Amino acid sequence: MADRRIASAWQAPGRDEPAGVREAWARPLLRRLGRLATLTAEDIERVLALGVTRRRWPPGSLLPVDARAWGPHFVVAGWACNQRTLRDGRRQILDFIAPGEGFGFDPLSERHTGHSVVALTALETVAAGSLADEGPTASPSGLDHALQDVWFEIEARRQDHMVRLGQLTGYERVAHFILEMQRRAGPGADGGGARSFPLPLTQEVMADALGLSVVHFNRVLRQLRAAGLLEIRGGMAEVRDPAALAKAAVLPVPQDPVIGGP
Amino acid sequence: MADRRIASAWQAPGRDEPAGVREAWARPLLRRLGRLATLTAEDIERVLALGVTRRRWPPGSLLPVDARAWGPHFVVAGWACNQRTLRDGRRQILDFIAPGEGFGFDPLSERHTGHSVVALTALETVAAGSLADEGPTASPSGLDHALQDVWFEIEARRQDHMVRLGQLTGYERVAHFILEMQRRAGPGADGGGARSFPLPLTQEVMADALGLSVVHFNRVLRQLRAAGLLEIRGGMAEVRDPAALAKAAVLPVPQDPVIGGP
DNA sequence: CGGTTATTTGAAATACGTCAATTCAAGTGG
DNA sequence: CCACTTGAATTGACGTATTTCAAATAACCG
Repeated sequence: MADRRIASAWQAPGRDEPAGVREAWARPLLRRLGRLATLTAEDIERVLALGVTRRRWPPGSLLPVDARAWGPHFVVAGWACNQRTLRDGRRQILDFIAPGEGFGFDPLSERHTGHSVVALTALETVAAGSLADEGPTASPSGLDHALQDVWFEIEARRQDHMVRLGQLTGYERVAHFILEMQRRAGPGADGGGARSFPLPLTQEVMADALGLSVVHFNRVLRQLRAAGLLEIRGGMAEVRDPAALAKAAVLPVPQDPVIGGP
Repeated sequence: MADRRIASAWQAPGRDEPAGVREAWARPLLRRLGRLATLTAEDIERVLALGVTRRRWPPGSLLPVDARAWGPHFVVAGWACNQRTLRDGRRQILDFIAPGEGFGFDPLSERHTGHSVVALTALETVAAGSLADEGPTASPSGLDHALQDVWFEIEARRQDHMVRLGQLTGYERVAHFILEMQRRAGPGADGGGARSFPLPLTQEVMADALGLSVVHFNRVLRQLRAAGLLEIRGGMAEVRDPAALAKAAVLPVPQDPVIGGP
């Protein structure tokens, strides 16, 4: 459903594959974890061991996510999202899950809230249970640190998302969102955010995440394109003017704790 | 600043105080935890032991919240909120912290995100570290279960908030918000949500939480009042028509996991 | 009582949503 | 290779929700 025009982009092999790893499915995951900490050979083994739980899902699948029964997972290929559905059909996408990212680490779900995890493209997952269950080790390895950081990132992103939805205009929202996606896509050749990166999401999906109608999202996109800030075509996003885009995204201001306010 | 007209309401003594507890400050906290699980005498002792860390904050204080340095806390009196501030002064309130509720359990903060915890009224806190640090006990007590549930609640509320901000109209948002606050205020005399409960928040603060301008929030409030759904005056909220209010709040729809979507 | 802060209201501007139609890209079967 | 289908992207016209600016009350506090 959501993967006609855009099916090829995200499958394109990256250039900076972790060397020496035969298992192709593990590469996006290892790349992402490796960005957060240095992984030991043993860490890599622990990740590769997850392969036995690998599972495929067609696009549109609703993944079963009772936190207690199913536990944490990683997406190793394709994109998914957390979402909540309302009676009248409206839905809010809470966050996206890109290849190499995880879901089910937090106590979301609970059937009655309308929450669900949905496959936005063809999907492959592995269970992360065997990593998370081990809990804080006596001597935390790089992998443990990476998992902790993943957790922090998810939390920070959720805050970002609330700020977007509550305070930013449509124009600002899209700019802010694209910058987040660029950061998530990983560093480019120059070390900074990649100028161009895969974004295999339909406008409808992105609009549902940003709390905008598809029509309005499209119009905002046109504005941003006309202003030369970015380009989205064929499942790829291209940041054309990073500085202007960051300015449009109205980033938060740092704040020192002060005893006794104004 | 935010506590002129509304300073008296939240201080009013509740009727259903936990009996046999001399320490007045601990009552709201014990009441809330007691709603989630049955506390043993030992559990109550563990909570009372937190009293040594009790601390007061004037309204408007920015509380220091570097997750690692300061750790989790409970608010034992007054109201606070988590918020993010933007460069141009806009702020998004991420969630409220009522008497007996906690903050700092999650890895929020990180100075550069603009996140902060703010005292909305005069505030009293205790450090929860000694409870949380003990980690999962061999035989988890009622208190441990309660802490787990607190965690779940916070997560679920954050989802609710995103749905409000992203999908609901102003009218729906306010209705949805009031119902959440009613639930948080605890059961009334009849066991259901209390018809009337303390809500010592200014319209400006609530508007900042709901992503609405104060002016519009006020107008929506007028509509809801005119429709006979609710009343807010002098730091108290009164739900006049629970059924109609729930209908206006467009609650989420339950969803069974389905392998292979439509 | 005077000063301050919250609430309330009006009028005008604008951002955003809805409805409806068209274009475009990609696949499918002949 | 070309009609034909389908889902996504795009655009126009119009209505409505929400914001902004400005001002007037109303509640609280010392």
